[in-house]
Amino acid sequence: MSSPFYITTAISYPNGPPHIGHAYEAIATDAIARFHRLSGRDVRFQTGTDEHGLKMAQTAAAKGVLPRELADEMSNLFSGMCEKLNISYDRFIRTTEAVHHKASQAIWQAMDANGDLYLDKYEGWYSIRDEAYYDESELIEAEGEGGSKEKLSPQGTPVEWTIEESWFFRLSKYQEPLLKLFKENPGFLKPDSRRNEMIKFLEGGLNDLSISRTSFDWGVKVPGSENHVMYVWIDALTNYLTGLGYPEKTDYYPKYWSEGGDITHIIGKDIVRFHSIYWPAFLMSANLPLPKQVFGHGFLLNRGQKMSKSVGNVVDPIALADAFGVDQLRYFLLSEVIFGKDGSYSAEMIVTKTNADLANNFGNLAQRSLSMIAKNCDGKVPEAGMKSDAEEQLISELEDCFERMTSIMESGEFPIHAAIDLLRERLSATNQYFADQAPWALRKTDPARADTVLYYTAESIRRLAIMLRWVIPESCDKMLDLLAQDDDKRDFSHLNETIETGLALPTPSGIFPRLEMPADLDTDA
RNA sequence: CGCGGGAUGGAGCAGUCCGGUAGCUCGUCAGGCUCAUAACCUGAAGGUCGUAGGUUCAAAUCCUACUCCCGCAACCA
Repeated sequence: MSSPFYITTAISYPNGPPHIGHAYEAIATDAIARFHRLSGRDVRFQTGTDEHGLKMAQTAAAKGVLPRELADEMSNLFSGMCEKLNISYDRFIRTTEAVHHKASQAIWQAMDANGDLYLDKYEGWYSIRDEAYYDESELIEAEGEGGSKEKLSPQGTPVEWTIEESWFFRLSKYQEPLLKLFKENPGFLKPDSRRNEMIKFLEGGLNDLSISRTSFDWGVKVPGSENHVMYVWIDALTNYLTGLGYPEKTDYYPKYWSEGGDITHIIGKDIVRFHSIYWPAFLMSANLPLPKQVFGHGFLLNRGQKMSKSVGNVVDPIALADAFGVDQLRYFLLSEVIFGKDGSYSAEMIVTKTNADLANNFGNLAQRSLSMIAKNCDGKVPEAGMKSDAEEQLISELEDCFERMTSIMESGEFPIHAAIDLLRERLSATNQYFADQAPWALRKTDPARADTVLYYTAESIRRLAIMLRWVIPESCDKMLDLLAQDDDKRDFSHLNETIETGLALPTPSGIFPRLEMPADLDTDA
């Protein structure tokens, strides 16, 4: 519980600008990181870009720029997206950093020292035009000239049997240790559907892995084999160590990794194999501790359809944030999409969901109650009289909500959407309380009682804003500003304190404007 | 027999692991309130939970078969 918590996103491959999927992963990971920080835990959060590999080199060549120039340009877009979306990372790593080359070479040497690397020949069907190897089963037969049969790549380009020198990793040696890892730690890979897939894959047997290339040079050089660059996944996965200072024994590396920090990797479902099989095998080989958990989230579908450049439905997350608001986008993605499953989004869905929950439910609750305080209580938090059953229930259910939210979020499943549902229920219940008590009517018959209702409504809003702060940080901070709460009183440890009578509040203003469905911004745009 | 996901009121989704009055949001209709961001509160209509069998006192939930949809099978989160 109190051990240091290290959480990472996958590093993004920046051969193009960020899309909504990158934003989703960053937002979800950020929310989890913020949740644990608010709980008082020592958290380190890392994200970044994975800049080596053939595709980067090809994309750069196609644009007529150096790979490094492309990497600089694109990486800036990714870090810019993080700033825009309030992603509270502690470290934005780039694999082109010198320290990262050093770390990758260090883990390589550690694996080599363990006898797990060897030089051999890599043979396969190679397409010069695609610069890629294909498995026999992927090839398609075609009629060549004169009716002769010839093999083509899935892209229809010619292939030839090619032999290339390559370093190999003895992945096969780790089949049993990995199976043991999966069997003994059901929480190692979540959700369970992914875990089952990987166990099945492991049981099918593992081949040694080709981990170097000589056909291009945009990568980390293999120590002692300068004409080889490392296979991008060796390089990419090592980023998680680099960002902590590995192989140096800095403050970060021991605390968050080598001395028992809780290490959590949040990744997309497409790269589960690399993180849950290759990565632990590399770490075992290098005699390093393993992550505690890998979580493979789902993909976002545009109106139920997969995004793709050819369909033209790829959406720029910055444009969405500009159109609807950063917190609106965060709230929508985190509450609507079940973490671990695929989810769907569209502009209409964002508008209806955020209007209903943020503008109508939360925003309006604050506006109607705080404006009464402004008008009737001289802008100061009124005095609370005796609690009636209604207030007892209101507050105890908020306390219960916090217990339940904490309990499910620490279960290892990260049911973010369910946690938000608990909060949404409380928002509705508070609106219901306010309507039932009708302080605007009490004002005329029993002013002290009206004050009590306003007091407990303000107190409820304070708690709700703190409890929602990991989801929509900026808006909750504005809400807490309206309640004149000090910056250092906004984490979970302050939930059970109560708002101070007589506290002067600023003039209330709307925090969640109602959104209109913009005519010009469709998600197909 | 390549792998996987899905099929629940008009729409989008929970619930399915550990069987027992089918829940949420949006939308619709009626009423209330007037403090508030045309918002808030109350109530109602609307589903034989893809199909066909089976197990059971009881199945959306377990088993079997089938139909349909969608992904994946490239380093695309």
